[in-house]
Amino acid sequence: MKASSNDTTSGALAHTFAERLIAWQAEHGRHDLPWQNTRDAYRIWLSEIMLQQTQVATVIPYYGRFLERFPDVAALARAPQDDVMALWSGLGYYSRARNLHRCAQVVVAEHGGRFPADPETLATLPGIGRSTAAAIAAFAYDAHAAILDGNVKRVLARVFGIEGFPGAPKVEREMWALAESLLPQRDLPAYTQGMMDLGATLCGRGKPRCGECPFDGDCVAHATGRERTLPTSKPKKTQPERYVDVLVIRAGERVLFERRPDSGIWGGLWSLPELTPPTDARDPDDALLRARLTEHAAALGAKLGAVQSVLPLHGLTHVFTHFKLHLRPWLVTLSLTGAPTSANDDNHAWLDGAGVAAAGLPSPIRKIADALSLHPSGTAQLSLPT
DNA sequence: TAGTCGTGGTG
DNA sequence: TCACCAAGACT
Repeated sequence: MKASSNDTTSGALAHTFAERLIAWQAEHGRHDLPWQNTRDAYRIWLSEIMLQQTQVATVIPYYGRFLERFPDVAALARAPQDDVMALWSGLGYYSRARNLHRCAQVVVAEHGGRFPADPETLATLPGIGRSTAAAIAAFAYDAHAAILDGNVKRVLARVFGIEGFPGAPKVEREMWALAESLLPQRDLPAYTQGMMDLGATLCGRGKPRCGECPFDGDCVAHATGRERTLPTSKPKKTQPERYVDVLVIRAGERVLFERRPDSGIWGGLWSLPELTPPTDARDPDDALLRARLTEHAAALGAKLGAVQSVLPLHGLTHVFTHFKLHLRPWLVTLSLTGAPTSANDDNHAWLDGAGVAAAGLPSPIRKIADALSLHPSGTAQLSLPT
């Protein structure tokens, strides 16, 4: 499959592509990231999962904390899911953490604690797709397998002048075929790292530094002035907005948290109780809304006391990839009739400041919790404006 | 196949 | 301020 309108140029370039990329990587690529300079498939796997749709600078501190707590696949496999989720808290895409945990258990139970060496078997494991499997196999075992992540798609689209949104199945198939045709026979780790490095540094989304690029003279995008328009961007749609009322039910120094179901947004994380079904009322003084809030809070806090007051707190908006979420928190104060307790069922927990710090919370919920200034002991203060 | 799933950086 | 998107996988 020819990618360029100029077959002669494309063919000559394809012939030397890998060799030039490997030479460039040795001289100008990255060699000191925390997950480099190891052949330990566990460490490589962990980094590849964390790096899915996540930038290097974001991953680095999480990676260090994770390895310290779970130094090998057996330690991860026997850990409680809550511990894994807590260490992943803030990193996003939480199904990655659940799949990571499951994958560790499968590797221990069905592969003797050792990650398989061939990409086809790796890709059957939870959370490992075709590209991640190739990366693990190449870095840990020198496998002859192609990756196709955002970096590679950008480099291929520009260098070979490939038109069309790379997320479209037709374009993606074309890119997989091209990526595999370009593979060298040796130096797979350096080649694979080179594709990532080139896409992440010189050939970044914003301002590509074409003057320093090893393919400067052959790049279709550069030759035709299309560095800025390739790869073709995703067709855009108007994103829906959702409004959610959440309850900050407070008993002394503790606040009630609720575990979210495994599937759906923030799956498996601890969050604040939501008013369900969502209301259409936008007016904080809406009588029916107030009544529903009070009723919901009373049911959840019944063992501790009666609802004393319900006050609106400062709302916040969180933007996801596919919708915009408006969070409206309500502070519910209980007049204590029962003894203060941390007694939990599986899906509810009364947490103080220390409990909140240790729990796996989504970022916007953590913002709300932090603004409450809860303390393990002593006087609780409210700093979140109304 | 098209939606779903987080958070933070960047121009 | 806002659109765009990053070492993608799953359903």
